[in-house]
Amino acid sequence: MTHALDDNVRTLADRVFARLQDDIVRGVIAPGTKVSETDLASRYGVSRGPLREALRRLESRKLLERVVHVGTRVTSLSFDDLIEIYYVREALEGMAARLAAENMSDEEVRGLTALLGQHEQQQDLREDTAYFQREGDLDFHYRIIQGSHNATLIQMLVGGLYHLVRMYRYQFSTVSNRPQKALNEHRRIVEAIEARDADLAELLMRRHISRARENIEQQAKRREPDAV
Amino acid sequence: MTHALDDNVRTLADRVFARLQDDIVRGVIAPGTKVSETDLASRYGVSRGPLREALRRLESRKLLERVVHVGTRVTSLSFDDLIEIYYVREALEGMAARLAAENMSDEEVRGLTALLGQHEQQQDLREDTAYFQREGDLDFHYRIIQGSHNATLIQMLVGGLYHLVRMYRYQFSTVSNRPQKALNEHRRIVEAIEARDADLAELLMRRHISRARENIEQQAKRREPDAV
DNA sequence: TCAATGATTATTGTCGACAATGATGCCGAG
DNA sequence: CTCGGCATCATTGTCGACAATAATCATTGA
Repeated sequence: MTHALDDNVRTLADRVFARLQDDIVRGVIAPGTKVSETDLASRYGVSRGPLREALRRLESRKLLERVVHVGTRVTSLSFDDLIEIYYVREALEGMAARLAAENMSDEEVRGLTALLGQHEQQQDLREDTAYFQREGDLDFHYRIIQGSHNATLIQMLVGGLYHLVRMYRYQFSTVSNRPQKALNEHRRIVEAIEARDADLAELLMRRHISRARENIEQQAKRREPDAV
Repeated sequence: MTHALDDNVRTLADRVFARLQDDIVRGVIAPGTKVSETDLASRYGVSRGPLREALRRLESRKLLERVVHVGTRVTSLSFDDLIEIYYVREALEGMAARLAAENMSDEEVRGLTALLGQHEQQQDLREDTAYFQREGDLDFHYRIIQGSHNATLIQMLVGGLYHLVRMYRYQFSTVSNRPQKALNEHRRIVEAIEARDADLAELLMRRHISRARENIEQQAKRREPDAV
């Protein structure tokens, strides 16, 4: 949503950072892949200098794992990692919902309501479409995070965790198996924000994410009933 | 607490990163200072290559601000920034306390209790020592964060936010004006963790941090009564 | 005297080459 | 046939130099 045509503005390191991040998140470069600096450099048409700076930044975002003198490989999220992330999301997005209820402008609230209306229509039309739950769900959460008006919080979620969540979704082609329930929960969260009920907004958001986590845990258990 | 004698192990970029971060956090390089790459390179005895990688990492940790083709300067935290951070701390450390109550081993809990006992003794002996509240308080919180056993959460707090908080404390030589109250709150949090009461532990930790934030806000208001 | 414009200069961005480290595969001994 | 040591190789880490950009300062005109 950012790097549209400003590709000629920023520095080379910034551009290769953005492109590489996108390729990693979308799975163009498979998780676990060992990436060579020289390969990437020629692939993106830059020298190794800017590339290494980009790698360092992706590393601090946990999208890459580096071992000195050995190499860099694309992060491969385990189930445990994802569960950890969901606990953090629960805390941060709960706070985001609280702050959104307090700080969102009336216009922002209207926009949020409109977005939800779109989702409900799409939901009616095509019951189990993957694309809705893949990006639409994130759009909803993204809106509320922005509504917190807390730059630090936004940075941590949008700049940090969400790339990992998206990467995971691409990796396992994950689609929610409870879209209708999730949408209902979205609706109630919006209602709480509209009512400027910060406590309730936080509570509902935390429940929402907590249930998503439990859902993931159960799916994992179902797939591997003999797991430790 | 980490980089003790491993200075000869890791790479140059890693070392200059650690040293630079320390110098920034401790205020050796004053906030707002514009830093020159060539100066820093000669100062730390490295080339500009590794130095730039370190700068990029410090930048993503919000300790440096970079403007392309212009330069890099040390982050200068505003009051608003600090308040934002405290909201995030409230969310994350509340979750950390919850998880600590669930996941800490009995031995870890004993260690936490012992640490609190030390603090109470120090508190009795020298009522208003700055050093206690500066590092002792962070040690306490640090312990609980570790007790969450959630690597993502630990990374975000210890690897991210805490450097900013420490930097702010050095910047304004901040000392809590409510050490006794804070210590009592610490005591009650530990009791909740000992009782494995996750709900209560989270509630008390959130209150604790929330009160610290309110305290900061009131101090700011007292200093600048005409502020907007 | 002040403001605008141009040249100068210092700083950042980028690159290619060299050094150092770890991995790979070969060879020989047991 | 297997295992261990050694040499070769590829890859990463580091460096110095060159190019590009923006800030600074001087100069000139009003």
